[in-house]
Amino acid sequence: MTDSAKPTLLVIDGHSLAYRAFYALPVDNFSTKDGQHTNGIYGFLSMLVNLVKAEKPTHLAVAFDTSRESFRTREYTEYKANRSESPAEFKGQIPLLQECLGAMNIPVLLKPDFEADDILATLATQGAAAGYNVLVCSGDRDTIQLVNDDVTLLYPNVQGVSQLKRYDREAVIERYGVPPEQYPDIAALVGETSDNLPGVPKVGEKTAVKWLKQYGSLQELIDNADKVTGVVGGNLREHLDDVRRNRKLNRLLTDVELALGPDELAVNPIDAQAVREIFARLEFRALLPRVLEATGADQATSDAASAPAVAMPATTEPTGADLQAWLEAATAEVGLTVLTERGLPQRLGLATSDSAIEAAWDAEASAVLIPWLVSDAPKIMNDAKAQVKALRRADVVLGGLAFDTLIAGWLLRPSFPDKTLGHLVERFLDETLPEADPSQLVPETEGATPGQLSWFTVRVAEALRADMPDSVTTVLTDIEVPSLLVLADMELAGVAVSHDELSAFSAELGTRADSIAQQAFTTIGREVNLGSPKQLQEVLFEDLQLPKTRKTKTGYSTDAAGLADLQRTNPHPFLDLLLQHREATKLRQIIESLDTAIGADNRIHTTYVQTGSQTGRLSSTDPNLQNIPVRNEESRRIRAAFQVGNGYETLLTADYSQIEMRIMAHLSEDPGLIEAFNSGEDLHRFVGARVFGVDPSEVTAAMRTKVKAMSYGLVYGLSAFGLSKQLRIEQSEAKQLMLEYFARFGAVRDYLRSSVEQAKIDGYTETIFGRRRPFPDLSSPNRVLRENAERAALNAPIQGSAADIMKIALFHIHDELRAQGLASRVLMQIHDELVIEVAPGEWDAAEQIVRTRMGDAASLTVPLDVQIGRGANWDEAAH
DNA sequence: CAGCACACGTA
DNA sequence: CGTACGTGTGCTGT
Repeated sequence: MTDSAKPTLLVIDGHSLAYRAFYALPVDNFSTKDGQHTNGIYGFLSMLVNLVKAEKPTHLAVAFDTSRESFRTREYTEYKANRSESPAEFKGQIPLLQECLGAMNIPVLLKPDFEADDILATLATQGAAAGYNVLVCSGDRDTIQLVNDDVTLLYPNVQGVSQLKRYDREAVIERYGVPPEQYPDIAALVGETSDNLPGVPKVGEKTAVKWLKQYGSLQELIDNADKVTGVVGGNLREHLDDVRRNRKLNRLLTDVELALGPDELAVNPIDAQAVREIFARLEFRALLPRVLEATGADQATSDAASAPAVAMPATTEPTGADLQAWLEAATAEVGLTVLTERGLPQRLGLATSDSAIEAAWDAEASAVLIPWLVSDAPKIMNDAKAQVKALRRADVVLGGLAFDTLIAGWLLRPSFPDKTLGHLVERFLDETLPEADPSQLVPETEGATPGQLSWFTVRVAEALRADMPDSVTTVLTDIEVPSLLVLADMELAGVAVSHDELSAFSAELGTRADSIAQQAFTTIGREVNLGSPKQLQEVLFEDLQLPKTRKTKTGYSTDAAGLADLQRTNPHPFLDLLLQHREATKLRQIIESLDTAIGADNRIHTTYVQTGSQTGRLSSTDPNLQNIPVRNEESRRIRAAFQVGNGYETLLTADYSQIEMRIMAHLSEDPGLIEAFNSGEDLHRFVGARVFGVDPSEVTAAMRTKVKAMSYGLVYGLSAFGLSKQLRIEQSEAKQLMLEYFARFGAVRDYLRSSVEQAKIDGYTETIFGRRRPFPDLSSPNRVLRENAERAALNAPIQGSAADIMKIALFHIHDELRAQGLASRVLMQIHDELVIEVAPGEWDAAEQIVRTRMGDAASLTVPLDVQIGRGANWDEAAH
């Protein structure tokens, strides 16, 4: 009988329940795009949510085995020895499940040398003694012995974990015919095949119960074994040692020393943000709301919002001399928030760690604020770029920017999805930023004022600084913040794009696409949506009976590479028309998106997302100007529509040639590669000559293609398999090519190997300038995850160093153009290329600045080569 | 209507 | 079974 006034302690055997879930749910339906299986985790958490909702435990813990070894295996080496290795698909799931539980603030209990059931037994015993209703949830029958008036067992039925059967004292007696404390006696007699504990031959549950009833206890039975009649009696006498051993081993320990006792297992609010993150990683979606609901986290967050851990200062609104006085008193860094309206400043919030003020952006206040804003007085902002732009539109050039919390958070953890100050407040302060509910006309909770936002920003910065290694702080101060100010200018400047040229091209492509579609329909005798992979699969693999291509999640691939392969082996007019249609519609789509992005000033203003990559690169959105087609003649018409703007003379493009291979040469110190770059010879020709043992003049186009693919592939962690596929050569030939390559450029291989090894030790990689990227998966037991992490870790220092170098060059160029009073300006950055708009008469000066600043942005053991082009449009300016 | 899968553009 | 991105389309599930 449960007493509702008592607290409820729920203790769960994590391993056994997750294992049950693993077999109950189809493994194929539960895996991430990285190949991590998640069915056991999902099933366990799903069961847990149901359990929490139904039982409403006040105290909760999950216990795990630490390994297969325990005091039992030492006592009896055969114990569980028949258990086969758990499937590879299951193994990696336990650590991830423990991570989930961590995020949910549910204690995970482990004790080396003991099994999870011993932990459950100990907690159940302590809990019952301390006045709890105890619920034990386990898939191991041995836990039946724990049931008593205070302890109930929840046992999964054969179907899996969705149904749990409740065993209280009565239910055990009904099912097994003996009280719970006698169940181990039955088990000892019968034996437990799954634990490799043989019992008495021919004795099953029925006989065991009969004997126990007859003799009263196992001890009595053993003492009177000679009185037991029949064949089974003989068997019993022969196996008495087994029975004694079984009974010894199946007794659960109730006095394991644990780090936490029942009273310390009180249910805590979950870390909603952490749960979101890990669920995102595991690609769980439906589960999140269920978890939040069951744990009351959706409620908890709004409660926390009204009660931050540290009291917010009230925001005052000083004016005139008072405002002046506040600014003069704030000698330390000041948090700054510029509230904007349609891209212009509206209100400003300023704060130190104990004071917050705000001011409307009007003539009176700005007269006092502008000198402070443009001064070197140090300022801390969150996601400063948009605010810097707003100020600049008001002709205020912000000075003294010392710290950007959003960028700092990203530098510390580039993989985290933090996008707002609210996220940072949760993660780094463990508090909740008050936010008005936008769905309510009159929100119940008030959002933070700009002054309070600045106050939070200052405090988040303080927390971030404490976590930031020096090298990361240097990257923030010396690379990211200066870049931010330049990116703001670039976005404001935009790039002139001709609507007329784009729309003419778009119309042409539209007509062409329609005509191609009609022809394609004729060849197959029906009309389908050529943009639908699903319908295309029907046409290709059912109607036309073409051989199957690469498998995808939903069927077979219809991508360009696959279609080209099909065309080679099974030529069909439809295939070629489809490819042409794809090309025309894709181009048209890119053109349309660019066209709609052209502003009233005839220019496109992209947004560079400074925190948009894990490596340090920028990304570009709305629209993305970093993926404008270039690889074929026709598509370059799009680039031709990017033109020099009014008041300017020409476009200058500048790009680093082979910057990643140069960084590879620098980092690996490979003498051959260094010589290649110092020789002035074409890189791939030089490498080809070495690899194939010929004179550079004898390197054929085919040889050059091969070493080029090899060189680039190295930077990405390419395998012989991948190389053979890329070059359409035999895997053996690819392997041979790699061997020859490394025979000549061995230091490259050594560097790549050692850099991954170092990353495994450190847990992160580092660029030349100290930018870090953590790689927790390098130590994952899951091979797919681990090998993916290894390739990414191999690439990160190279791609990241290139990104660092380009950012340094970018702001050096910008700053020097300004310093020399030139009007020429940087418009675009495409990873290793810059596009600059040159004002009349400034070509020579601008070219000089660009060449010099890109060339000396970093001092490597090989020179940084810069290619410059000039033209009235982007296509012409390409060299 | 949101989110997924696919396909494809760039460095 | 090669890294890093963003976007548009079709389609499915809420």
